[in-house]
Amino acid sequence: MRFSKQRQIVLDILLESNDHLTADQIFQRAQEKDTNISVATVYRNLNQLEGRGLINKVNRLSTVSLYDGNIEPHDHLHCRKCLRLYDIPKKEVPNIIDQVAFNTGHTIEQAEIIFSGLCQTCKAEEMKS
Amino acid sequence: MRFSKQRQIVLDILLESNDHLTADQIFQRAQEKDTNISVATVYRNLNQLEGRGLINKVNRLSTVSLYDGNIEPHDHLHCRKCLRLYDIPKKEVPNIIDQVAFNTGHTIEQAEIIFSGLCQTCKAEEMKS
DNA sequence: CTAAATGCAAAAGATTTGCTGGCGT
DNA sequence: ACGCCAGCAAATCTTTTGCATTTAG
Repeated sequence: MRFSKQRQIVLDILLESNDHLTADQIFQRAQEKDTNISVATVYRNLNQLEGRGLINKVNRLSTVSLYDGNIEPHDHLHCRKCLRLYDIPKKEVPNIIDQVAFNTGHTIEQAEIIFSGLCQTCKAEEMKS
Repeated sequence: MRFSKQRQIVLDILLESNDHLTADQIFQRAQEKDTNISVATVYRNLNQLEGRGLINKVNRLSTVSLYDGNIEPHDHLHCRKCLRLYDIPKKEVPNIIDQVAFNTGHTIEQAEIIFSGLCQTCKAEEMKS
């Protein structure tokens, strides 16, 4: 992986900051350091850096929202092979809210969990080969 | 809440389906049932229905992605008052992966958790008033 | 009857892509 | 020199909004 001046700047901004930044915020900060950088470069670098595990992206599920008629509280499993999203009823998931609230000092009202891995079906197929 | 033909169709589509649907998929299915429905109506109805708790929206954090230089695995707390996103180190969070894998039969490799509630700071302010 | 909902088209916001030229190794 | 990377602008995709008209209760 090549480290251009721009890529380095994007990475530095993220490493220096303790916050979570939007691409646009990163773009603005980068402009202050380098008069000539484009949004496209910022996005391309963010994708590259994330792909190599150098940075983290929150909200990675997809760019579109998904809607669900199931309003019973539940979590999700995102299968990395078939990419399907499965519902996981809350009763299958140990409740960790009190423990985390105690450990962190925040007031926690809800937890929304996205599991990832292989669904039953894809796991079975993987076995065959 | 008024129940127009279009709103009913949008809701029915979600209730009939066991899947998670994108707004566009819902729009397409709705078109098959009602020649005259617009994307705008679909979106407006999805927002209304979600606001009243009749349907569920996944990926609710925001429409933009957030990037984070912290690649140590961690979860997040989204404060409903100041809207800030806090990192929660994994060591504060009980590991539930094995339990959920056992309960569901899926292979689970990772869990990404978004807690919501009140952060320490906002909680303290709430106390004063 | 009247507030709320619709359709349409345009706007807005986020992200990606094509192309051409430049830079890192 | 070669291929990766940048800049720019246009394109794409998702979602929202303004406005005039229709409709549910």
